Amino acid sequence: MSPTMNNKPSAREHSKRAPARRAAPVTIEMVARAAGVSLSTVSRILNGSAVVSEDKKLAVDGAIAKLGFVPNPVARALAGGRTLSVGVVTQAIDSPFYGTALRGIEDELEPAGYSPLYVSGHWNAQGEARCIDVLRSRRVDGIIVLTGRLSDQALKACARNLPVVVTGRSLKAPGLFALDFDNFEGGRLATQHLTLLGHRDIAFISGDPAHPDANERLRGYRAALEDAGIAYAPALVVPGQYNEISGLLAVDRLLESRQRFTAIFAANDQMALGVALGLHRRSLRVPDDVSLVGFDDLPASLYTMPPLSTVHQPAYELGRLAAAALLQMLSGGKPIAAMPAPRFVARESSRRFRG
Amino acid sequence: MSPTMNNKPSAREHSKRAPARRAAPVTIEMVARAAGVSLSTVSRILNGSAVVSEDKKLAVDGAIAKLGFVPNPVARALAGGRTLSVGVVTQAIDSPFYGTALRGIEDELEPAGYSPLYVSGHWNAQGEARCIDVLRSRRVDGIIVLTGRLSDQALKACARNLPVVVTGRSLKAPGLFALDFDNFEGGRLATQHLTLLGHRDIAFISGDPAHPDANERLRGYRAALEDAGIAYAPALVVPGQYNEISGLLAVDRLLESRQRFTAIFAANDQMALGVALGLHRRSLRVPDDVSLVGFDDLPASLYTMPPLSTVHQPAYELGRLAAAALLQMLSGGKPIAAMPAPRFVARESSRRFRG
DNA sequence: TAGTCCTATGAAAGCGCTTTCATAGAGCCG
DNA sequence: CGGCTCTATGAAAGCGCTTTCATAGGACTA
Repeated sequence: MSPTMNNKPSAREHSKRAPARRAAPVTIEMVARAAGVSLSTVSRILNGSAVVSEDKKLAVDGAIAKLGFVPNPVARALAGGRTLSVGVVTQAIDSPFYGTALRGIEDELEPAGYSPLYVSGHWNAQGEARCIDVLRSRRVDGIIVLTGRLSDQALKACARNLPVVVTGRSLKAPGLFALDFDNFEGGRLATQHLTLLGHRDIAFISGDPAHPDANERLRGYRAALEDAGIAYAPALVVPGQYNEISGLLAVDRLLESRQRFTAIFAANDQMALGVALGLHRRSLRVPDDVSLVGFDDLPASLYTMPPLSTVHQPAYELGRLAAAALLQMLSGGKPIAAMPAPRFVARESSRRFRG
Repeated sequence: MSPTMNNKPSAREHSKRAPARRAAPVTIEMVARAAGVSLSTVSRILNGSAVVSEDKKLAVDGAIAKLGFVPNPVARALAGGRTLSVGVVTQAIDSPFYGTALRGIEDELEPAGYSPLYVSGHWNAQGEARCIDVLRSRRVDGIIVLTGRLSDQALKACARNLPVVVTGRSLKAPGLFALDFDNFEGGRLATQHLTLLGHRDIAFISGDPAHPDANERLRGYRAALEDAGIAYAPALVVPGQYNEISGLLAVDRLLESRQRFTAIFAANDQMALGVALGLHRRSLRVPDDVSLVGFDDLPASLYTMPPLSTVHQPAYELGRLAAAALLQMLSGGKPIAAMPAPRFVARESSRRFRG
């Protein structure tokens, strides 16, 4: 029997739920008495931490069911040192990209009896450091950091105390597992898509350079240009901040610079949205006048106008993999997961260049 | 001094953080010894639960700072019966609407030293019931239910044990506070906007009828029609499910029914997105051929093409208010918050009808 | 100044569980 | 069949904190 199987109270709690009783102070001691065994025996059965004779086990299981006993996780945590909860440091809980990842984490953790505790770093290292403090003070069993700004240094330090899974960077350290998406390849694919369509003047709206992702995507862009024999033009690269408004602003800058371009690669879908609006404001049509590609493949990108060509990033999978990896570390194993390779999804926002 | 002010460990923890020490088993006992007082005195100072002489207080504060002591919430919860965490039942953590509300909750809870514990009900009453079980087993101090499908009955039962704040319905019960948005008025405003623009054939894509919201919005639609002296045409009302794809499908149905319409009111923005795409597929332009309005005012609705006219629903405020109300109940008060009135935001997806 | 009533403080008893540690029996060997 | 090692079980000691409960003094009153 899996060691976590006993941590799922729901079934039992449901069974004896009819009379909507007031609070449920059923303790392990009451179970022990009802079953005619000692407290320790009940605990052992609960945790499968030692061999117990079949008849006692039966008696205890019966008592548990009859009383509707649910172990108190708080007491468990205090005595056992494990809280069965994992901390998740995210940047903004309402971000379309991270939200999906959180759902993946949740779905993976739930069957194992673990609960996620989300805290938002608000895009700055200081906020994240505070998050980690909160999580540690709450005694989480492990931490997942979704693409943070914390220094590698700080993460490694944290991993000395607690298993840590971090996404969005590759890093090796004891107690630390990194799950990285190939942003370089993603950037390359997106750009290549445009060059194959015959575009040669391709603007790039980059993400926040404080993000390692952003730089990788830029590198991919440059690599694809080089492959196509196109000279890199710094004037075609405009910085953005990974949000809609910065995409809009970037288009304005681009247009004002009088640089010629027939396609735009925005380093994420949110900025691509802003770009689309910015072009619309200037009466430029996507894809007729300008081809547009994004990065992330947000759920909403299927429904933009026109539907956005973009690099699919498996946010949900990312969450699941991160959680699964942490779970493995928690049970003493070495995680081996790896992210799937980037994949480009061509939709209607890009089309062949008609000189 | 507020009783919660002591629950914010960050400042102290940071101060003594340099050597990245391994785990931090600083207990209240060590503090007591260092300050030359008893354990109980330290606890009293920590909680402000009794008068303590000034000099001892100073000594203890000093010791706390020097040792970098952070109270262990797990032990606190076990001994004190309060976990300083509140459960939040949401439908889907990655929903654009609820995500924003969650951020509001988080922002309100954090300064009070409380942490949210999110669980997703996945749009069904059974899932939500399980969520509540999980939360109760985790011993949360209170629960916020964001627009659930749980029966009023079940909620009231839950409120007998734990303070509960529920949004999206009005309901009175001891230990229960409901925070309702005026969906009727919102629906009315959106429709009225269209009638004032001269539209008389206005289709309505309704939300999931299992949602009380959905029915209220429909009622608002009908009321506005009546005000404008327009007969209600059932054939112009098409059911949706509050997601993008159902909006797209609804447009198809509408078009196939050969019913004449010059404007569409979608009961939420996500469906409006689908509607926009559906119209585009049939080569109908928004707003030139069809005016479109939504409901919710998602952050992304500012960047749809064209920017969507919609009923602003203060999701962030909703979260904050719900959390604030719960906090008030937790400290023994009676919450008095109320949602702001609906407000229509006219953008570019709707325009005057040109017969 | 003796007697009374507070007030600040400390000792100790939990909170509900996990985990040694010790111990009766059971099973084995020579 | 005595002495040995195991095995299942129970007793008890925590985990780190809150909260009675009891008690020295100190501030009063008479």
